[in-house]
Order: sequence, then structure tokens, then C-alpha cells
Amino acid sequence: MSTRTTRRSGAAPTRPTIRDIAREAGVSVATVSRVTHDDPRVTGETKQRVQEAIDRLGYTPSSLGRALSYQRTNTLGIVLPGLGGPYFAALIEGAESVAIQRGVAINVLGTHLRPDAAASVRQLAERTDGLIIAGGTLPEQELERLAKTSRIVLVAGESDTAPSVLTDGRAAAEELTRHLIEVHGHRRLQFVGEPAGSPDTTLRYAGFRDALAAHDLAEAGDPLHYGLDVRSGALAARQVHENGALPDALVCANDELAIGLLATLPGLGHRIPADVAITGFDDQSLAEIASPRLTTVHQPVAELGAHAAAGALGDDLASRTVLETRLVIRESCGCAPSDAPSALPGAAG
Amino acid sequence: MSTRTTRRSGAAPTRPTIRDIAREAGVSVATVSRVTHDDPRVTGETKQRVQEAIDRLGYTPSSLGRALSYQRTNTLGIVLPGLGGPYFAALIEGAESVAIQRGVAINVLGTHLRPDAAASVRQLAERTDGLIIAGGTLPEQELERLAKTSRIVLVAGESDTAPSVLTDGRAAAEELTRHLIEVHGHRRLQFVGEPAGSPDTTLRYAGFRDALAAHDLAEAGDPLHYGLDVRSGALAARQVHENGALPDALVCANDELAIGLLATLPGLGHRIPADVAITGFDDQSLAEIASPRLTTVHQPVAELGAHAAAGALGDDLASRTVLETRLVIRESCGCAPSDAPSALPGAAG
DNA sequence: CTGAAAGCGCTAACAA
DNA sequence: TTGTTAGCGCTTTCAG
Repeated sequence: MSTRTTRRSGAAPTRPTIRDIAREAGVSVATVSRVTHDDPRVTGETKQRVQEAIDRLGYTPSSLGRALSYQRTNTLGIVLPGLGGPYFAALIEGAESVAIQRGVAINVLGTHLRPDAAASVRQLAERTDGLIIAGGTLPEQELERLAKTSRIVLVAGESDTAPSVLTDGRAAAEELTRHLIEVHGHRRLQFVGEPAGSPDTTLRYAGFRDALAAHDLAEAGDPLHYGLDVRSGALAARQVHENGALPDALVCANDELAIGLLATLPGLGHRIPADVAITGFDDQSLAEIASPRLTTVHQPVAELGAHAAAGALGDDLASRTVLETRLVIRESCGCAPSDAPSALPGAAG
Repeated sequence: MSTRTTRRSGAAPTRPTIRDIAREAGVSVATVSRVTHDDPRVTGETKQRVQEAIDRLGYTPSSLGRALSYQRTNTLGIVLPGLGGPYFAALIEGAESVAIQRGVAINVLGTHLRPDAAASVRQLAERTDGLIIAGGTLPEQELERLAKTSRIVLVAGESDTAPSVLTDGRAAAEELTRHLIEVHGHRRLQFVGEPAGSPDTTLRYAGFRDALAAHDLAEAGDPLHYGLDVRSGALAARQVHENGALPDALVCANDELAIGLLATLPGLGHRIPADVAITGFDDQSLAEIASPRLTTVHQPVAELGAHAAAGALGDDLASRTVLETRLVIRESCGCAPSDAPSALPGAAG
């Protein structure tokens, strides 16, 4: 027995609109709107009548209607390759922390499974006030297009068209690699990860090579092209084992990859770090729990997300915001538990 | 020098609307709408003119406007406690696979950090055509309210008001625990996890107790109340160690918890499974990579997500859809690598 | 084949 | 203090 004015079929659930409330309370829609906005201009008595109608019918203003009227959705979009793994979870949490403060909802999109990533992102752009885009998910050309109508900020990547927040992965990787060479005397080092996979990995590989070059060392072998997850690490371990003659150290593109190696190599008869040193990147919580504990580079991932969120939501942002990293020496590089300082001074541009 | 009719301040980026295109092409908005819908009724010549205007101005129909008009958002919402961890990532991927097929966007909400979860979910409900809700994230009363205006389906949980898709965690946990008791002769078993934490954990604990009861065994100690992540597992390990006198077996609420134990206990001088057996739950990829490899229960998590998505998007769904689980025997329970069948017949209601 | 206009739920300027 | 109304971007009957 609904009083709705329009087409309705049968049982589809329907929500009361502002007009329903207005009618129920015997006022105009404007008054209802004022009540939902706590506008002080509305009389106590009227206000109460409206509020009762609202409660009785269970009304909530449609955010769709509001968005259309406001020309603002109160939503922040986040574009990532995928949503697996602790790195992206941390990034999202960082963004979420500022979104919550500002009463903004979050909408994350994983492009990985979407056949047409660009189209999905455009869609998302329409439904949000700003976009955080992970480096490497979209071609520069598409970023340009998006930048025309949306406020976008890149995280862990760079672009000419949008501000970005990132860390100096290249310097950090170099520092890490230097440690392996200078402190532990390793000479045969190999990189694990797909250098072309993401801007982050590209930079880490570059830093790895910088360190080698500074010491006139050649790579012990081409990079082992693997993804950034634990399973890939396990696969890489098997390949390393089958190749025979392990390098002195394996520098992994991220922690998960390193953990995969760490967990698999011992079963194959290789001791870490005695036979081969392993390092990670990111300093996820797994790094500290692994055994041996993982030497890695700490990144303020949540802060990356928070800064990016603030920027995407309208705060002024330098065209390039670089956050500090910190080398974290544990045992997987060969340092003994005792002589391992828990942290060393950081590296960043 | 925009031709927009309305208030515009300075440099805020603006998108062309259907009216801009209509004006540019010298037609009515209705015609433009038809072109964007490939309506065959529009003449080739006109159609081309409109299309050119669209391309020239870079127009894309506003999904907000469309949603308001259609009364449908083409978006699926997913409500989870948090977005960390492989379990939820897999769940989302399952849902995403059907969302992609149907040209629907996905919007996931992690309630964990949101101070007012219920309000956030209501908001989300307005912006979506259907909602997948993880068991335990919302009180029954709130589910009732949501069900009035949204199509909701529960995953890994149950409710009187909405259909649900889940596994029989209780039966699976019992089968797993029986294995520990009957095959390995363990007598002193303890549960790790917070039974009140989520419906899933509640059921697993119940199954654990069922098995003990069937053998007239008492718990070796109260459940160790820890979260469901790796770090919690490491903490639990420390507590177990400090309590002295380890139980024969530790039955963990999920794989991540188990992995945390697995990685930490050896460093504390306890060998697995010789000194203490460990089991997980879920069969995430880490389970196979851990050493010793983790005995656990396989759950079709992606399928849970896929079924739930289909239901939330309008497919008919039984009020209770139960998916099969499968006991996965590896080495952390004490089975030798050789005599461990990689899978055993499943348990499910 | 095309256009005018009403309507989706809401806000805000303007009137009263 | 309250109401009227135009408008946000789009779809869709109904005329023409």
C-alpha cells in the first residue's frame, strides 16, 4: 500500500524518498532537507514532526541524489593492480585513516582482473571526488585523460600530469645491496623480481645495479622474473636450486617473494644465510616473524596512502612528495642476531 | 570559456554533459542518449554527427545521472571486517569474477577501522544494487534493516533475514581434530583463536570440542584468544612457550595464525610436529609453502564469493548454500611427507 | 527518425 | 520559519 507516485512492479524493496517524508510530516521537501542537515532555521515543533516521520519510515537521504546535487560524491577512489598482499592492504588503511576523518567513503578498484582497466577507472572516476592511482597500473596517456576531469595522485610511481607520493626505492635498494657487498663481502648477487613489472620494482632493480656498478661487479645472472607473491618466491627457489651453483645473495623485489625463498630453500638443502643471503623490501610484518628474520627496507606504506588520500581529496600536494625509507638489518643477510642494530639511518631523496 | 549555463568558479575541472553534446551536434539530448545506447532508430548521418561531437568533447555519460534514472547503480558492495589477508582477497576475487561477467563494478568496505560500521554500510547500500556481507560484521538487527531496502547475502555467516553461502566449518573442524586424535593419538589439544571473534571461528571451535567430546577428552587449556593474522600467531607462540608444558597439538582458527606459530615456535626450541602438532584452516597458499607444510582444511573461498555475488546481483539463491570443504593432510600434524595423501574426502552439510 | 518534457532524489536560491 | 522551484545528468514515454 505504498504511496509512491510511480511505476513499481511487485515486491522489489523500495526506499522512502524525501517527498514521502514531506508528505508524511505535512511539510515541504525543503524543510525535510533542512532537518537532515541540522539547519537551525527550522522550528523545534516542525523539526520534531519531521524527525518522527523520518524515523517512522526509516528514511536516509539518497547519497546518489545528493551527489548529483552537490556535484560531489564524498568518495575517494583507489586504483591498484590487485588487492592481495599486505602492501596494498597497508596502503588502503593509510588512505582510509584520512578518509574516515573527513567523512568520505572509499572505493578500491583492482585492475588486475578487469579486461579493460582504463574503462573501469574512468567509471570509477565519475563516482569519486579524487583518485589514488598506483604506479604502473595505467599508461601515461590515460592518466592525462583522467587528469582533465579528476583530481588524481599517483602513489609509488610518477607522471608528468599528476602529483605523486613515493619513496626513493632506487637509493634504498642501493644502500641495501651495498650492505651485502661491503659488510658481508658478497660478490655474486642476483636480483629476484620482474624489473618491468612496476615502477617500484624497476627502481629497486636500478638501485641494485648501481651498487654493483660502484664496486665493479657484474650480476651473478639475469634477474629471475617472478611475481611479487609468496608463491612466486617458492617457485623462484626451485629454479635457483635447479640452476645449481647458488649466488652469494639473492636480492628480492619485495618481502613476500623473499619469504617464499626463505621458506623453500632450506627444504632444498640450502641454508640461509650461510649458503645464500636473502633480502626483502617493504618490511611487512612477516619480515620480522620469518626465520631467519628478514633483512629488508622499511617503507612507510600507510603514510604513502595517507598523503595520497589527502592530496586526492583536495589538499595541496607538491608535484613530488618523497617519504623516507629505512634499512632494516636482521639476520637473513648474514648479520648475527646480536650485532644487528634494529635500524640504520634512512635513505631518501 | 566554457558554455556551461551554471555556477562555476575558476579552474575546477568539468566534464561535458549530455546537453553540451546535444548543443554541439545540433540535436536534442534524447538523440544523444540514443546514440550512447546504440539505439537503431537514429539515422546514420545524425548518429555520426553526434558521435563526432562526443569524441571531440570527450564525453562519457555520467554514471551518477544514469544510476538515478535507472534506479540501478550497476555496482556490487562487499562488506568485510578488514581487507588484509589472503582470505578476503580470495573472496573478493571470486565476487569480482562474476561482477566482471555482468559488467558490474565492485565496492568493498572494511568496517574494521570505521567507527560507525552500520552507518557506513547503509551508505554503501544506497550506492549499490546488492550487498555481500561477511558473517559477524553486523548485528542481526542491522541486517534486518538493510534487508528491507537492499538485496543482501551473507557469506561465512548466517541470518534469519538473508540468504547465506557458507561451509560447514564445524564438521570440518571436527574431522580435522579427529585426525589428530585418532591417527596421531594426541590427547592434550588446545584451540588457538577467539571463539567469539567471528561466526567462522565460533563454528571451528565448536567442531574442535565435538571431536574432543566424542573421545571423552577435555581441552588442554582454554582457547588462546588471538586474532587471525600471522603476527598474532607469533604472539601466541610466545605465550605457549612461557606457559611451559606444551600441549600435544594446537588447533588454529586459520592458516595465518598457524603460520605465525610455525615460524616462531622452532626458534623457541619446540620442534614441529615432533614436540607439538599444528593445524590451520582455509588452505591459503602459504599453507603449502610453510615448513613443515601445514595440515589444514581447504575451503573454496573464491567460490563462496562468486556464489554470494550472483545472489546479491539478483540470481535466485537458496536460503542456505553450503559449499564443500576438504581436509588437507600435510606434515604439520605429524604425518610423514610420504604417507600423507594430498587430499582426503571432504566434509560438509 | 527526432524532439519536448517529465521524472529519478536531492539541494539551494529566492519568495513569502 | 517555511514553501516553491529550478537544476544536477540522464532516460524514456509520448507526440510529431
